[in-house]
Amino acid sequence: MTKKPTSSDVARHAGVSQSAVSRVFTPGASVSPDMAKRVRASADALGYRPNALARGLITGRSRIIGLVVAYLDNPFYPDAIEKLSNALQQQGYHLLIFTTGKHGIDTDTVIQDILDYQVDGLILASITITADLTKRCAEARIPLVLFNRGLPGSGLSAVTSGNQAGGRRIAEFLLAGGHDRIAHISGFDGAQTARDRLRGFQDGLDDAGAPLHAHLPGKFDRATASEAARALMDRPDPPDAIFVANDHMALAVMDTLRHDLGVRVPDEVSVVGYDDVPMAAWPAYDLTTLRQPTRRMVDVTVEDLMTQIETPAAPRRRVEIDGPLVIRGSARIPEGWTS
Amino acid sequence: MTKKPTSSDVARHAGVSQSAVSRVFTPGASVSPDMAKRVRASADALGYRPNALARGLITGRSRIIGLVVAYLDNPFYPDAIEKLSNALQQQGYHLLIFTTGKHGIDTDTVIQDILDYQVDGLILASITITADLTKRCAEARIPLVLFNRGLPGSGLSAVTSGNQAGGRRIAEFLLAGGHDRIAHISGFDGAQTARDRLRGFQDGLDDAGAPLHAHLPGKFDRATASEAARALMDRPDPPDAIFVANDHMALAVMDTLRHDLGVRVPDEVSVVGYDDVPMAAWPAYDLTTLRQPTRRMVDVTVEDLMTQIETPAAPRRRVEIDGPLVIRGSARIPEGWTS
DNA sequence: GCAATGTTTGCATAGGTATTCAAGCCCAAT
DNA sequence: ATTGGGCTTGAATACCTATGCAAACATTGC
Repeated sequence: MTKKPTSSDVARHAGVSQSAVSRVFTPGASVSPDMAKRVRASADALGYRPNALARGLITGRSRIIGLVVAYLDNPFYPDAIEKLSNALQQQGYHLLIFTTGKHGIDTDTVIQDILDYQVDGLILASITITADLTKRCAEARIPLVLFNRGLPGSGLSAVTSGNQAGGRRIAEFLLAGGHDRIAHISGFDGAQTARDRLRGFQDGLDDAGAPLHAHLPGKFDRATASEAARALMDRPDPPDAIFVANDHMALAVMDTLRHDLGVRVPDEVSVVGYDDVPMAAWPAYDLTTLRQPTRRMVDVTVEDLMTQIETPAAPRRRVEIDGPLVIRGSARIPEGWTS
Repeated sequence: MTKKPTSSDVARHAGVSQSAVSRVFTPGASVSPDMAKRVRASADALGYRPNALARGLITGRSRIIGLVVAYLDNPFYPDAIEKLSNALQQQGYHLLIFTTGKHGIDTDTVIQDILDYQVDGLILASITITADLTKRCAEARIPLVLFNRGLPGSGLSAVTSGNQAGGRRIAEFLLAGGHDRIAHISGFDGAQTARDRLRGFQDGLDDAGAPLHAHLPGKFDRATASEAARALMDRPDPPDAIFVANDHMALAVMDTLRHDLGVRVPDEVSVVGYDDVPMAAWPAYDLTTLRQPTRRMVDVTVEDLMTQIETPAAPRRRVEIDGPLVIRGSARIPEGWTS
């Protein structure tokens, strides 16, 4: 017996019909306790387990969720993926992973590949999708959730943190700290997440009548962020505070400031990040940052996916979850702000 | 037309048989150029794509590789996963991810779940498998590769770096640096990888007639490693060098030494890690470490998986790939060792 | 004891594709 | 002109499971 046993094998062994075996392994089907016991005994004896592919083919439910992610450098994503995977496993779903590579090429091709697997849903993280693909997904009636990215006007479900509110909070914090040359190193211009953080930050400054001293793009990338930091400090009027659009870049900026340029943080320049990745709490950085509530973002993502799968007509939701400002030592702390 | 089109739909539209459509989408099948053109035209018109589930059901090849991983905290794994995913996509395979959670519970159950999906292969990373499961996989003739873990005597394919050689190299390096109270913070005792690193390290010391000054387990975990570092420094005769079994822990040890205990690195204590994760190169740590050649480990893993899939009778291989010692600033550098 | 429910079971079929087999075609060689 | 061989093609079947339907059975109430 070298082949995997099938439900018919079990049926023969137990002296019942194949349907009976199927029903025993289908929750909620009608089977007598006696039958269940006999079938399970035979199944165990033969080492039978239902074939998920065949099951998916006939039910139209593969219980697979596709996850598309560009890069895993930014420690925010491994953390999120681990939580996503755990939450989905709890519901009997599993993650099929697709990476687009840094070059950002062919993300459309990749999504095509995913659809071939008849995934029950799709999660896009740190990925921008084309309008064309969006349409195809809608036509295929495949639930789609953007994670940590928004696409306003697309009518897609998206879950993010309160990026605008967060940006504004950081502006208020830096202003309260008495900074008057506040700069920003932003993310990738094509990402709504990055635009929202900048927008909120800008609004916060505007409300206080303070200017944004300087603004350079960081592309969500360590090298570019370091570059930007150097450029900022090279100016005749270097900033006294920098809000960096995510922690991954903020850590690079701190490294560059301290070890490359010999600038003291926070004494000469305050640095604030966004995400609160695990490393932000490490004493070598002790980074003040706005926490993304990953756990809750994940829960909402999974929940939304499940309701979309349950009721395909369910409305798409755009959920923002505000996170707290985590005050540590990388930025001057205003009076009374000891969060 | 709300349902996904099938090969029969395309066949009807093109006025040919379903078999013809199938052949057009099966590489290496016999089709005339004329037929291929007509079918592709119809397929594009209808938006047809082959159903991977149905295809997998009949061919017995799902083109899915299961990946089981315990945790993603250690940045070595996200990096490896990204590379694995890319390499596999190149071959037309994709990763189905399973996380066992930190509690290490039910890794057997999880693997059972995977097998239901008829995966063509299995990669276990940072995971120890029970003998029972090993047998089941062998019976199911499912290719299995241990990544960054070995299981001597199991007859399983495993790819690791040269852990013993690496441990020995580090011993030689520390001895050459004139250290005479050399300690070790090890990984998890159940992991062969950890045992090999210790073994090589011990051998290296023995050969020079030097003692292992102290040895505490770190469980591949930041908290435990910090604990261990504190315990070591608390002794009446604290070490002047610590080899930590991986970078993830080594960074925690450095943090604890510097910020918690006020110990200067490397002036008072040298620290050496293992892996060369991206963060080891960051100036805040500048960690001397033994590099695991991830790229090549991944390539070998994928290659071995492919040959096992191709020829199930292929012998299992135990591959070790030596990596270089990357000399940075966290440990005293002996004369002439500037790598 | 009988009709009327309610529960369990088996039969047959569907779901979308790959592949064997035989039939059909075309062209070259004799 | 005929035979042979090489390509293409279509019909039929298999892969493994879930489920609608009808038959068989057990249960209840009178």
